[in-house]
Amino acid sequence: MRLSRYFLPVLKENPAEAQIVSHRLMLRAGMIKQQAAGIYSWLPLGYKVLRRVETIVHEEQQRAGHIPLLMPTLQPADLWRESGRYDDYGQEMLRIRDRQDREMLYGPTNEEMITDIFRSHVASYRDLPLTLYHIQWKFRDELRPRFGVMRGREFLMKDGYTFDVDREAAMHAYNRHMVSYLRTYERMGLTAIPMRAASGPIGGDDTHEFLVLAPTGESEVFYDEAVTTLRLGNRQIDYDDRAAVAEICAEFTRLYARTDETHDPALFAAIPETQRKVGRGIEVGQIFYFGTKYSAPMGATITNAAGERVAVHMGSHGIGVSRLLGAIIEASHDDRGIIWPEGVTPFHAAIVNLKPGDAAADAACETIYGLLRERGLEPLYDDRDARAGEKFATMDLIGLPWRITVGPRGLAGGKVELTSRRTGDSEEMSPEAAVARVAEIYAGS
RNA sequence: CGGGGCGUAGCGCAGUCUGGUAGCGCAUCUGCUUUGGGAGCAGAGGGCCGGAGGUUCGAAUCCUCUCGCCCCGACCA
Repeated sequence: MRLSRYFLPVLKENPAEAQIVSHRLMLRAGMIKQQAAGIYSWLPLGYKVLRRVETIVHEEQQRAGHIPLLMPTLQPADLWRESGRYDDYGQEMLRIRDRQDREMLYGPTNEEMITDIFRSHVASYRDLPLTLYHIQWKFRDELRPRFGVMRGREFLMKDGYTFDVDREAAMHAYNRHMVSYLRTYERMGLTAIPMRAASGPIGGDDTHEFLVLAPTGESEVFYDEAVTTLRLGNRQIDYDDRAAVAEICAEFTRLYARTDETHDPALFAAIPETQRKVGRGIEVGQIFYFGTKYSAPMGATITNAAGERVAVHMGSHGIGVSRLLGAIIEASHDDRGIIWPEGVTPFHAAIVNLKPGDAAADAACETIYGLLRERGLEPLYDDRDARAGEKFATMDLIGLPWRITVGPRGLAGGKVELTSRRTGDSEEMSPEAAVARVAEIYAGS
């Protein structure tokens, strides 16, 4: 993409309404525009990152064997009367009447609807296990939306629903989600720690939240520092191997890590003092096993191997997709702007032409631009007639991890400059070498 | 929902107390100069001061109502 033809409305000054850094940076980098309290338009740059995050979530869900579908945003109230949640959910649920005066709602979640789909089409244990998920916009009419997309009213969420014949099978589904989530967050450059959580209004017997450590997090967290060093890396995972999946979960939940809701001071005190940490975290996902909470009242039953009709065991598992953008920025920025992890960056590299109009600079930029695209990478080429300082400041703000700087001075010696946004380190090399280096960096991700 | 605050040009703000018909910086446009970290000079355009009603000769300014947004708390993915 050539910046001269893109739509990137960056702001030089901080918008007055944004308090926390991710909100400020998303507004300043031209990623979002607020349309009402807690409701945002996603401008091209923000939309691009949102799609990258969404794609990673899709890929990891399907890698774990989960099946995508798409349910509507608007739901009939009657479905929610069956589970009893129409009255329980309270003012957070946005209730709407259509022109026929039918009661509808903008879905805050989809347990009822997925249970309805399941009971309509599945009757036998032979069709289990089954995990269906979708990535869809939700609405929760928060009393006080804040922190930009981290606590909006409208938000994009991946929610997955597991159907199993018994508790043991359902726990495997739970574990499978935990591992797939760990992998999802790692690909986004995040360290998200699973913490035992309280169940909340969705209900559940067993539940973990995934928290990204950040000083601006909404929850207070208590953890053993060693938990922050755990990584899945690129190990092979067989998602059908119950024992192997359970072992990975054990590895990641063995160490103490809890939110203030479930914190146990006695257990915490048993951790060596130097490793005992108290901090704050942003919740970016949650997994629940809730058994027959919805299947029993809604009649989602199957016939088991013994010929008995039993309510199916369910779980629901969510990732806050739009919220993740805020969390990633909270975890990865500096005073000049965002620093995108390679896995989610909107463009793979910046090309900064320091002197548009200079034949050599223009030609070198075009060459680099073409070569990167041939390698399947998306560069953002700043071909504007602007000063160097402004170009650098813009690229720093929008946070592309790699920048190739092209100017007559370097080109006199046949060199361009490759700069890491994260470290600030620069190296001079030929245009071809810079392209090869960038391609190599992304080859793994 | 309790408490606090703010709506004036695209953005950030002053002006409101003490009424007299709107200003600054950035951005935008034009010209010249400049050109490796958000340039300089000169000029130009852009606002029924969130909305409605009221008081007044006269309202951004005072009064009433209303809408929107932000912050702290409670609540929440």
